[in-house]
Amino acid sequence: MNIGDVAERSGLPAKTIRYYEDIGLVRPVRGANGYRHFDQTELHKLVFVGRARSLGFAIEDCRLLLSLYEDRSRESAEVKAIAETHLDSIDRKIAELERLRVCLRDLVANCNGDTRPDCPIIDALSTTRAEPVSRAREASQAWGRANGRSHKNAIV
Amino acid sequence: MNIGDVAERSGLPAKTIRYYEDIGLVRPVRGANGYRHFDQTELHKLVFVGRARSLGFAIEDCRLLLSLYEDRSRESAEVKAIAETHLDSIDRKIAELERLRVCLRDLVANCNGDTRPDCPIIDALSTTRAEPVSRAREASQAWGRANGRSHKNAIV
DNA sequence: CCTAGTCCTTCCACCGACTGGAAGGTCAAG
DNA sequence: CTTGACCTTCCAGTCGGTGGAAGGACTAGG
Repeated sequence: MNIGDVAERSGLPAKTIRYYEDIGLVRPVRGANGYRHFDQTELHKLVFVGRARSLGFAIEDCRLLLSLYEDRSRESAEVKAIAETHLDSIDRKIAELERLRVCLRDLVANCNGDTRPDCPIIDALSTTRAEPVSRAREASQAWGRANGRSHKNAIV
Repeated sequence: MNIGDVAERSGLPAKTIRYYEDIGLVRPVRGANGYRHFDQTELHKLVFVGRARSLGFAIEDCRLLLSLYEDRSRESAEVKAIAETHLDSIDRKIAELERLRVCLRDLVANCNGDTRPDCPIIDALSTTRAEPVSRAREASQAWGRANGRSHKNAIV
Protein backbone atom coordinates (compact mmCIF):
# COMPACT_ATOMS: atom_id res chain seq x y z
CA MET A 1 0.00 0.00 0.00
CA ASN A 2 1.11 3.53 -0.76
CA ILE A 3 0.77 6.31 1.75
CA GLY A 4 -2.61 7.38 0.38
CA ASP A 5 -4.04 3.92 0.99
CA VAL A 6 -2.87 3.68 4.59
CA ALA A 7 -3.98 7.24 5.15
CA GLU A 8 -7.50 6.27 4.14
CA ARG A 9 -7.43 2.99 6.03
CA SER A 10 -5.98 4.40 9.21
CA GLY A 11 -7.91 7.65 9.15
CA LEU A 12 -4.67 9.60 9.57
CA PRO A 13 -3.59 12.31 7.10
CA ALA A 14 -0.67 11.38 4.87
CA LYS A 15 1.28 14.31 6.29
CA THR A 16 0.89 12.88 9.76
CA ILE A 17 2.05 9.47 8.62
CA ARG A 18 5.17 10.98 7.09
CA TYR A 19 5.73 12.77 10.36
CA TYR A 20 5.33 9.50 12.25
CA GLU A 21 7.96 7.97 10.03
CA ASP A 22 10.17 10.98 10.70
CA ILE A 23 10.02 10.44 14.44
CA GLY A 24 10.42 6.70 14.05
CA LEU A 25 6.98 5.39 14.95
CA VAL A 26 6.68 3.45 11.69
CA ARG A 27 9.28 2.21 9.21
CA PRO A 28 7.77 1.73 5.78
CA VAL A 29 10.07 0.27 3.12
CA ARG A 30 10.80 2.25 -0.03
CA GLY A 31 10.02 1.12 -3.54
CA ALA A 32 12.31 1.68 -6.52
CA ASN A 33 10.46 4.90 -7.27
CA GLY A 34 11.08 6.25 -3.79
CA TYR A 35 7.50 5.73 -2.71
CA ARG A 36 6.83 4.47 0.80
CA HIS A 37 5.32 1.02 0.93
CA PHE A 38 3.29 -0.10 3.95
CA ASP A 39 2.43 -3.68 4.82
CA GLN A 40 -0.31 -4.83 7.20
CA THR A 41 1.97 -4.59 10.21
CA GLU A 42 2.76 -0.96 9.57
CA LEU A 43 -0.90 -0.23 8.96
CA HIS A 44 -1.80 -1.87 12.27
CA LYS A 45 0.77 0.23 14.03
CA LEU A 46 -0.67 3.40 12.52
CA VAL A 47 -4.17 2.43 13.58
CA PHE A 48 -2.83 1.65 17.05
CA VAL A 49 -1.14 5.01 17.34
CA GLY A 50 -4.20 6.77 15.94
CA ARG A 51 -6.35 5.23 18.66
CA ALA A 52 -3.85 5.96 21.41
CA ARG A 53 -3.64 9.59 20.25
CA SER A 54 -7.41 9.82 20.18
CA LEU A 55 -7.33 8.85 23.84
CA GLY A 56 -4.98 11.74 24.44
CA PHE A 57 -1.76 9.79 24.91
CA ALA A 58 1.32 11.83 24.05
CA ILE A 59 3.48 10.70 21.18
CA GLU A 60 6.15 9.40 23.56
CA ASP A 61 3.50 7.40 25.39
CA CYS A 62 2.39 6.03 22.04
CA ARG A 63 5.93 5.00 21.28
CA LEU A 64 6.12 3.18 24.58
CA LEU A 65 2.71 1.57 24.17
CA LEU A 66 3.68 0.52 20.67
CA SER A 67 6.79 -1.24 21.93
CA LEU A 68 4.70 -2.98 24.57
CA TYR A 69 2.16 -3.87 21.89
CA GLU A 70 4.89 -5.55 19.91
CA ASP A 71 6.45 -7.20 22.94
CA ARG A 72 4.54 -10.42 23.45
CA SER A 73 6.09 -10.96 26.85
CA ARG A 74 5.09 -7.55 28.18
CA GLU A 75 3.57 -7.27 31.60
CA SER A 76 0.14 -5.68 31.64
CA ALA A 77 1.24 -3.73 34.71
CA GLU A 78 3.51 -1.65 32.51
CA VAL A 79 0.68 -0.71 30.22
CA LYS A 80 -1.63 -0.04 33.11
CA ALA A 81 0.89 2.28 34.72
CA ILE A 82 1.09 4.44 31.61
CA ALA A 83 -2.67 4.58 31.31
CA GLU A 84 -3.09 5.45 34.97
CA THR A 85 -0.58 8.27 34.77
CA HIS A 86 -2.41 9.60 31.77
CA LEU A 87 -5.73 9.27 33.56
CA ASP A 88 -4.32 11.33 36.42
CA SER A 89 -3.23 14.03 34.05
CA ILE A 90 -6.70 14.13 32.54
CA ASP A 91 -8.20 14.43 35.99
CA ARG A 92 -5.92 17.32 36.81
CA LYS A 93 -6.78 19.07 33.60
CA ILE A 94 -10.47 18.67 34.18
CA ALA A 95 -10.13 19.99 37.71
CA GLU A 96 -8.26 23.04 36.50
CA LEU A 97 -10.79 23.71 33.75
CA GLU A 98 -13.65 23.34 36.22
CA ARG A 99 -12.00 25.94 38.41
CA LEU A 100 -11.77 28.32 35.47
CA ARG A 101 -15.31 27.59 34.44
CA VAL A 102 -16.70 28.48 37.86
CA CYS A 103 -14.72 31.68 37.91
CA LEU A 104 -15.68 32.74 34.42
CA ARG A 105 -19.31 31.81 34.84
CA ASP A 106 -19.57 34.08 37.84
CA LEU A 107 -18.02 36.93 35.97
CA VAL A 108 -20.23 36.44 32.95
CA ALA A 109 -23.33 36.12 35.13
CA ASN A 110 -22.59 39.44 36.81
CA CYS A 111 -22.05 41.33 33.58
CA ASN A 112 -25.07 43.11 32.14
CA GLY A 113 -23.79 42.80 28.62
CA ASP A 114 -25.42 46.00 27.45
CA THR A 115 -24.27 49.23 25.82
CA ARG A 116 -22.91 50.74 29.02
CA PRO A 117 -19.19 50.64 29.72
CA ASP A 118 -19.59 49.37 33.27
CA CYS A 119 -18.25 45.81 33.26
CA PRO A 120 -17.49 43.49 36.19
CA ILE A 121 -15.32 41.31 33.98
CA ILE A 122 -12.95 44.15 33.13
CA ASP A 123 -13.09 45.22 36.77
CA ALA A 124 -12.04 41.78 37.95
CA LEU A 125 -9.12 41.74 35.56
CA SER A 126 -7.92 45.22 36.41
CA THR A 127 -8.76 45.81 40.04
CA THR A 128 -6.06 45.29 42.61
CA ARG A 129 -7.40 42.80 45.06
CA ALA A 130 -6.32 41.57 48.47
CA GLU A 131 -4.84 38.47 46.93
CA PRO A 132 -2.64 39.74 44.14
CA VAL A 133 -1.44 38.15 40.98
CA SER A 134 1.21 36.06 42.59
CA ARG A 135 -0.43 32.83 41.55
CA ALA A 136 -1.65 33.95 38.19
CA ARG A 137 1.36 32.46 36.49
CA GLU A 138 0.81 28.93 37.66
CA ALA A 139 -2.80 29.00 36.62
CA SER A 140 -1.88 30.50 33.31
CA GLN A 141 0.61 27.75 32.70
CA ALA A 142 -1.87 25.21 33.91
CA TRP A 143 -4.13 26.07 31.03
CA GLY A 144 -1.08 25.42 28.97
CA ARG A 145 -1.14 25.17 25.23
CA ALA A 146 -4.68 23.92 25.33
CA ASN A 147 -6.22 26.66 23.25
CA GLY A 148 -4.54 26.60 19.89
CA ARG A 149 -6.95 29.01 18.27
CA SER A 150 -5.46 28.91 14.84
CA HIS A 151 -5.48 25.18 14.63
CA LYS A 152 -7.82 23.74 12.09
CA ASN A 153 -9.45 20.99 14.09
CA ALA A 154 -8.79 22.13 17.62
CA ILE A 155 -11.73 22.29 19.96
CA VAL A 156 -12.11 26.00 20.65
CA MET B 1 10.68 50.51 36.90
CA ASN B 2 13.01 48.16 35.08
CA ILE B 3 11.84 44.85 33.75
CA GLY B 4 12.88 43.00 36.91
CA ASP B 5 10.66 45.22 39.03
CA VAL B 6 7.58 44.79 36.91
CA ALA B 7 8.30 41.10 36.66
CA GLU B 8 8.18 40.82 40.42
CA ARG B 9 5.16 43.09 40.75
CA SER B 10 3.15 41.48 37.99
CA GLY B 11 4.18 37.93 38.76
CA LEU B 12 5.18 37.42 35.14
CA PRO B 13 8.69 36.27 34.12
CA ALA B 14 10.85 38.92 32.49
CA LYS B 15 11.10 36.75 29.39
CA THR B 16 7.34 36.77 29.07
CA ILE B 17 7.19 40.53 29.45
CA ARG B 18 9.74 40.95 26.65
CA TYR B 19 7.65 38.63 24.58
CA TYR B 20 4.55 40.70 25.32
CA GLU B 21 6.41 43.77 24.14
CA ASP B 22 7.44 41.87 21.03
CA ILE B 23 3.85 41.11 20.12
CA GLY B 24 2.74 44.60 21.02
CA LEU B 25 0.78 44.07 24.23
CA VAL B 26 2.86 46.62 26.13
CA ARG B 27 5.05 49.48 24.96
CA PRO B 28 7.65 50.36 27.57
CA VAL B 29 9.86 53.36 26.80
CA ARG B 30 13.61 52.91 26.56
CA GLY B 31 16.16 54.66 28.71
CA ALA B 32 19.47 56.02 27.41
CA ASN B 33 21.11 52.72 28.34
CA GLY B 34 18.63 50.73 26.26
CA TYR B 35 16.82 49.39 29.29
CA ARG B 36 13.04 49.15 29.17
CA HIS B 37 11.26 51.46 31.52
CA PHE B 38 7.74 50.71 32.72
CA ASP B 39 5.34 53.18 34.29
CA GLN B 40 2.25 52.35 36.35
CA THR B 41 0.06 52.12 33.26
CA GLU B 42 2.26 49.49 31.65
CA LEU B 43 2.42 47.59 34.91
CA HIS B 44 -1.37 47.63 35.15
CA LYS B 45 -1.62 46.30 31.64
CA LEU B 46 0.75 43.48 32.48
CA VAL B 47 -1.23 42.59 35.58
CA PHE B 48 -4.40 42.71 33.50
CA VAL B 49 -2.99 40.41 30.87
CA GLY B 50 -1.59 38.10 33.53
CA ARG B 51 -5.04 37.73 35.06
CA ALA B 52 -6.75 37.24 31.72
CA ARG B 53 -4.20 34.56 30.82
CA SER B 54 -4.72 32.86 34.15
CA LEU B 55 -8.39 32.59 33.20
CA GLY B 56 -7.32 30.86 30.04
CA PHE B 57 -7.94 33.70 27.58
CA ALA B 58 -5.77 33.44 24.49
CA ILE B 59 -3.27 36.18 23.79
CA GLU B 60 -5.44 37.61 21.02
CA ASP B 61 -8.38 37.72 23.40
CA CYS B 62 -6.14 39.49 25.89
CA ARG B 63 -5.23 42.03 23.25
CA LEU B 64 -8.91 42.64 22.59
CA LEU B 65 -9.80 42.79 26.27
CA LEU B 66 -6.92 45.16 26.83
CA SER B 67 -8.20 47.52 24.16
CA LEU B 68 -11.65 47.37 25.73
CA TYR B 69 -10.08 47.94 29.13
CA GLU B 70 -8.49 51.10 27.82
CA ASP B 71 -11.59 52.21 25.94
CA ARG B 72 -13.70 54.11 28.45
CA SER B 73 -16.67 54.10 26.13
CA ARG B 74 -16.65 50.33 25.58
CA GLU B 75 -19.89 48.42 25.78
CA SER B 76 -19.91 45.68 28.37
CA ALA B 77 -21.67 43.48 25.80
CA GLU B 78 -18.43 43.27 23.83
CA VAL B 79 -16.51 42.05 26.83
CA LYS B 80 -19.24 39.63 27.79
CA ALA B 81 -19.28 38.15 24.30
CA ILE B 82 -15.58 37.36 24.46
CA ALA B 83 -15.94 35.81 27.89
CA GLU B 84 -18.94 33.76 26.82
CA THR B 85 -17.14 32.41 23.79
CA HIS B 86 -14.26 31.44 26.00
CA LEU B 87 -16.60 29.84 28.50
CA ASP B 88 -18.09 27.76 25.70
CA SER B 89 -14.66 26.59 24.66
CA ILE B 90 -13.90 25.58 28.23
CA ASP B 91 -17.14 23.65 28.38
CA ARG B 92 -16.30 21.82 25.19
CA LYS B 93 -12.85 20.95 26.45
CA ILE B 94 -14.21 19.65 29.71
CA ALA B 95 -16.78 17.56 27.87
CA GLU B 96 -14.11 16.06 25.63
CA LEU B 97 -11.84 15.30 28.56
CA GLU B 98 -14.72 13.70 30.46
CA ARG B 99 -15.34 11.48 27.46
CA LEU B 100 -11.71 10.42 27.46
CA ARG B 101 -11.72 9.91 31.18
CA VAL B 102 -14.69 7.55 31.06
CA CYS B 103 -13.08 5.59 28.27
CA LEU B 104 -9.69 5.35 29.94
CA ARG B 105 -11.12 4.55 33.33
CA ASP B 106 -12.97 1.58 31.90
CA LEU B 107 -9.84 0.32 30.22
CA VAL B 108 -7.74 0.74 33.33
CA ALA B 109 -10.38 -0.90 35.49
CA ASN B 110 -10.42 -3.97 33.25
CA CYS B 111 -6.67 -4.39 33.23
CA ASN B 112 -5.21 -6.71 35.82
CA GLY B 113 -1.93 -4.87 35.90
CA ASP B 114 0.08 -7.92 36.77
CA THR B 115 3.05 -9.75 35.28
CA ARG B 116 1.03 -11.48 32.58
CA PRO B 117 1.06 -10.10 29.04
CA ASP B 118 -2.71 -10.23 28.64
CA CYS B 119 -3.88 -6.60 28.53
CA PRO B 120 -7.30 -5.20 27.61
CA ILE B 121 -5.80 -1.75 27.07
CA ILE B 122 -3.49 -2.97 24.34
CA ASP B 123 -6.34 -5.04 22.98
CA ALA B 124 -8.58 -2.02 22.74
CA LEU B 125 -5.92 -0.05 20.90
CA SER B 126 -5.09 -2.82 18.45
CA THR B 127 -8.27 -4.77 17.88
CA THR B 128 -10.31 -3.99 14.81
CA ARG B 129 -13.74 -3.12 16.02
CA ALA B 130 -17.10 -2.64 14.33
CA GLU B 131 -16.68 1.10 14.44
CA PRO B 132 -13.27 1.71 12.94
CA VAL B 133 -10.84 4.55 13.39
CA SER B 134 -12.69 6.94 11.18
CA ARG B 135 -13.29 9.40 13.96
CA ALA B 136 -10.02 8.94 15.76
CA ARG B 137 -8.54 11.93 14.03
CA GLU B 138 -11.10 14.42 15.23
CA ALA B 139 -10.79 13.20 18.78
CA SER B 140 -7.05 13.34 18.56
CA GLN B 141 -7.22 16.88 17.37
CA ALA B 142 -9.77 17.63 20.02
CA TRP B 143 -7.26 16.88 22.68
CA GLY B 144 -5.13 19.35 20.87
CA ARG B 145 -1.94 20.77 22.21
CA ALA B 146 -3.22 20.38 25.73
CA ASN B 147 -0.53 18.04 26.94
CA GLY B 148 2.75 19.84 26.53
CA ARG B 149 4.79 17.26 28.35
CA SER B 150 8.08 19.00 28.16
CA HIS B 151 6.72 22.25 29.39
CA LYS B 152 8.02 23.29 32.75
CA ASN B 153 4.82 24.33 34.45
CA ALA B 154 2.24 22.52 32.38
CA ILE B 155 -0.28 20.40 34.16
CA VAL B 156 0.57 16.91 33.06
C1' DC C 1 4.25 10.14 -28.04
C1' DC C 2 2.10 13.89 -25.57
C1' DT C 3 -0.72 15.64 -22.08
C1' DA C 4 -3.56 16.14 -18.10
C1' DG C 5 -4.40 14.89 -13.67
C1' DT C 6 -3.40 12.56 -9.62
C1' DC C 7 -0.28 10.74 -6.65
C1' DC C 8 4.12 10.82 -4.54
C1' DT C 9 8.66 13.00 -2.91
C1' DT C 10 11.50 16.52 -0.06
C1' DC C 11 12.06 20.78 2.20
C1' DC C 12 10.98 24.83 4.73
C1' DA C 13 8.00 27.61 7.42
C1' DC C 14 4.34 28.24 10.65
C1' DC C 15 0.94 27.66 14.66
C1' DG C 16 0.73 29.35 20.64
C1' DA C 17 2.89 31.09 24.15
C1' DC C 18 6.45 31.03 25.76
C1' DT C 19 11.41 29.14 27.61
C1' DG C 20 16.51 28.28 27.63
C1' DG C 21 20.80 29.77 26.76
C1' DA C 22 24.67 32.25 24.61
C1' DA C 23 27.19 36.48 24.03
C1' DG C 24 27.74 40.74 25.50
C1' DG C 25 26.53 45.72 27.50
C1' DT C 26 25.43 48.47 32.10
C1' DC C 27 25.40 49.59 36.67
C1' DA C 28 26.15 49.78 41.80
C1' DA C 29 28.95 48.23 45.66
C1' DG C 30 33.27 47.33 47.71
C1' DC D 1 39.11 47.67 39.17
C1' DT D 2 36.64 43.82 39.85
C1' DT D 3 32.65 41.28 40.97
C1' DG D 4 28.10 40.22 40.45
C1' DA D 5 23.53 41.34 39.44
C1' DC D 6 20.93 43.12 36.07
C1' DC D 7 19.95 44.27 31.40
C1' DT D 8 20.17 43.69 26.11
C1' DT D 9 19.50 40.93 21.56
C1' DC D 10 19.25 36.84 19.00
C1' DC D 11 18.63 32.01 17.97
C1' DA D 12 16.68 27.65 18.86
C1' DG D 13 13.55 24.52 20.95
C1' DT D 14 9.05 23.00 22.88
C1' DC D 15 4.40 19.62 20.85
C1' DG D 16 2.17 17.56 17.14
C1' DG D 17 1.45 18.33 13.37
C1' DT D 18 -0.23 21.52 8.97
C1' DG D 19 0.38 24.37 4.66
C1' DG D 20 2.50 25.04 0.60
C1' DA D 21 6.10 25.11 -3.00
C1' DA D 22 8.83 22.69 -6.36
C1' DG D 23 9.41 18.82 -8.71
C1' DG D 24 9.40 13.48 -9.86
C1' DA D 25 6.24 9.19 -10.94
C1' DC D 26 2.39 7.03 -12.64
C1' DT D 27 -2.02 6.24 -15.19
C1' DA D 28 -5.56 7.07 -18.69
C1' DG D 29 -6.94 9.02 -22.86
C1' DG D 30 -6.18 11.09 -27.41
